[in-house]
Amino acid sequence: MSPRTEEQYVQIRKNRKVQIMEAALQSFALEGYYKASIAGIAKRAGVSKGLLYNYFDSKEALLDALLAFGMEKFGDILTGIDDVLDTPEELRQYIKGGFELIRREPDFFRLYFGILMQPGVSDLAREHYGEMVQSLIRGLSVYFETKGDANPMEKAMLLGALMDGVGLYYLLAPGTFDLEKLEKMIFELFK
Amino acid sequence: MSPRTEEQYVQIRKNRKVQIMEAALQSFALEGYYKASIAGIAKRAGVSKGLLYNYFDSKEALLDALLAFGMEKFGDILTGIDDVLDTPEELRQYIKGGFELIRREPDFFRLYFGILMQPGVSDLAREHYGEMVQSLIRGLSVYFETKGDANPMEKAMLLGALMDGVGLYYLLAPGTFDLEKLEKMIFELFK
Amino acid sequence: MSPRTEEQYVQIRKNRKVQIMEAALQSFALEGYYKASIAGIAKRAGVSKGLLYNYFDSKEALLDALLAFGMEKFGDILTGIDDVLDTPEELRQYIKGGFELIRREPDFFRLYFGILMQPGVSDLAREHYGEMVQSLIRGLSVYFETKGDANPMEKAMLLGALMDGVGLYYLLAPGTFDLEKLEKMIFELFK
Amino acid sequence: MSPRTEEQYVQIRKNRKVQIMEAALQSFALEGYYKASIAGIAKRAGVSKGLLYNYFDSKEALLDALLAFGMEKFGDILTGIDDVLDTPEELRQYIKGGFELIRREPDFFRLYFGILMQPGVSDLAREHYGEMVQSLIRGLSVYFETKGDANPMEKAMLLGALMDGVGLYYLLAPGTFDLEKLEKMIFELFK
DNA sequence: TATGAATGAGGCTTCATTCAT
DNA sequence: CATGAATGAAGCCTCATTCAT
Repeated sequence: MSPRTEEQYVQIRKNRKVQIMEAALQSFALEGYYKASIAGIAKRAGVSKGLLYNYFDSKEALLDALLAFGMEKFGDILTGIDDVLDTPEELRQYIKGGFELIRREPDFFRLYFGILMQPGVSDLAREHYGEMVQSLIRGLSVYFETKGDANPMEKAMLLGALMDGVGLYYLLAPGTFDLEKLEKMIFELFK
Repeated sequence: MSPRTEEQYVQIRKNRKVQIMEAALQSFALEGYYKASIAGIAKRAGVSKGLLYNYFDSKEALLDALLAFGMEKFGDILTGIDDVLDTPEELRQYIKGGFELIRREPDFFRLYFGILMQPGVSDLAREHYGEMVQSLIRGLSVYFETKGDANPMEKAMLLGALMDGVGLYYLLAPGTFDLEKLEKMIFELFK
Repeated sequence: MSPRTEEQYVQIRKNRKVQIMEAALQSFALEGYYKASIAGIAKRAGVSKGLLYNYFDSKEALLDALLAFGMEKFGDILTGIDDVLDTPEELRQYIKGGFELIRREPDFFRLYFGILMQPGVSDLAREHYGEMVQSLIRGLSVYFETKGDANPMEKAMLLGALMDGVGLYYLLAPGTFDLEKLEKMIFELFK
Repeated sequence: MSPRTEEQYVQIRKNRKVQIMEAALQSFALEGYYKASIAGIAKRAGVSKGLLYNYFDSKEALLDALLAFGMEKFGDILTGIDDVLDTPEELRQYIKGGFELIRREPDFFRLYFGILMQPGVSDLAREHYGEMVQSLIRGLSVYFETKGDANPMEKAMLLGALMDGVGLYYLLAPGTFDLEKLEKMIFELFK
């Protein structure tokens, strides 16, 4: 057996890391950040506790990594939009995109909303989130501005709040919603 | 010499209970349910740890008491409204009332939203909340129905989600909002 | 209303004391010394915790009082016998008397055996009990001595042990015994 | 470098478990179940409190493990005997064996008798003990039956009670007994 | 790289006891 | 004499984190 190449090690590390993060995301979403234990996450990931600490310095670091990773995805989509959002069609796409995210990654958003209202847990992430929301809202406000709306900033805020609110409801009671219909209605309200 | 009268005891118990519940509400809202310690709550209430357990069986029982108490208030206002909500003016009052609640009892709602996404913590309360929201939405939907709206139920849902969303934003960044203006805009959007 | 006479006070004190001791005996026998709480005993006695401490300095003092009280009764019967135990009829009476005690006061003996093997709880009582048993055995040995038995002391010991053993079984499974028959058999074995 | 082999881990766990159980047995026997603290047991075992909980789920689970372990030993000896007990020599061996157990494992029996009369502590063990005693007595009764005794069952019961009684005395005052002589006398009484 | 035994701080809870009234 | 609110020490247990192998 020859020793693994440098490249292979990198690959292993990457896989392991993903493995652990997925397990952590599930655990956190399912049991909440505090109830979820490192032991449980390690077991779910099929990995020893010790190894987990090779990849993440602490439980909170693991959480932060998850949040950062999620926000990156989240941001990718939104930043790809915000500077060009000025036709109704784009607004429609934006709204659709937002809900698509929640539908595809409910665990992440479950974790996210769970953390959001827990002071003392990942304050950094909370601040980061705040800035992101603000920038999103600024982006949206441009749309309403070009549309000649009287209170573009507030309108954008309302749209953001509405989308978060619907997302919240959806996560709490996924079965009882026809998200598509709601999307359309939201679009009609704000277009 | 002689023991206190029954009445005096009742009074004492009532006062202490309030004292403890207020301290707990602050602690929970400030630090989150898990971070907040019984020791801290007791200290904040100016009371010994032991005494706290004379009034509440456990940390979770304390939480439940807080939630139940809050929901009662919450419910009072809303049930007083939901069966007669059929003029725009009443809708305006309803919206105003909702935000008034959050403005007056931000700690309670901070606690509430914090618990909402934490599985394993007070699942009972979460279910209770779910039912309450559903009944509210049903109440609201009557308004849109009488107005002849095409999708009254969904419209009601959107209004509920929007109010919760705005509430969430407000709790996360109280300073950056002109709630009154938002209230008016929401009314215009849904009246 | 004239104040109570001195005598009445004494009477009250005595009643209360009995009341508390009975409740304590039941609690201890039913739940064991450690599991039984002062609060529970007071409630069972229909008395406040504070009052209980007017009569007994501590939980252990209460236990000691119970044990002492029981031993007194116990001793009364046996000391009335031990110096005259030299006919078979008297032996029969002695055996009968022993079991009669257990039958009449099972709670006391339940408590007693429970304490007996718990070092650190009422060591005083345990020593006291040891002396009592020794003196009983010495008394019994006289019987076997006069009977010309080869090992009177050991014979007495065996009889004592047998009676305690049967008592133990009886307390653990009261229903499965014909105590009277056993009494006779014991008498036949040792007469 | 590399982790320990599975085998090594098994070995470690086994050793630690024994270590902890021995410490617990001593603590329980010496101080009684309730007085003995987890902290004390851990210290006696030379182990951290936390580690103890890696091996036993709770204080009561630790007690149960001890009792189960002891009963296994206990049972081994007695079941090896009960089906062939029909000559006086075997009876002698049986009696001898019983006392040998107590002499060799006084701590276990101290614990055992201590638990026996404590309702609410390990009720399971108490029931288990009851069954064991009953089966023993049934076994013994066969001996008296073959011997043509009038009340074999009761005779067996008496023998059992006597042995327990002597055991109890021995544990309470080990120094004052010539167990061997008592064994012989018991044999003479029941052979 | 990988393991899981081991640690220990800290949390919740119980309960004997005290004391103002 | 009588009450029960109040205290605080002490106990059980959890779990993030470390470390020898």
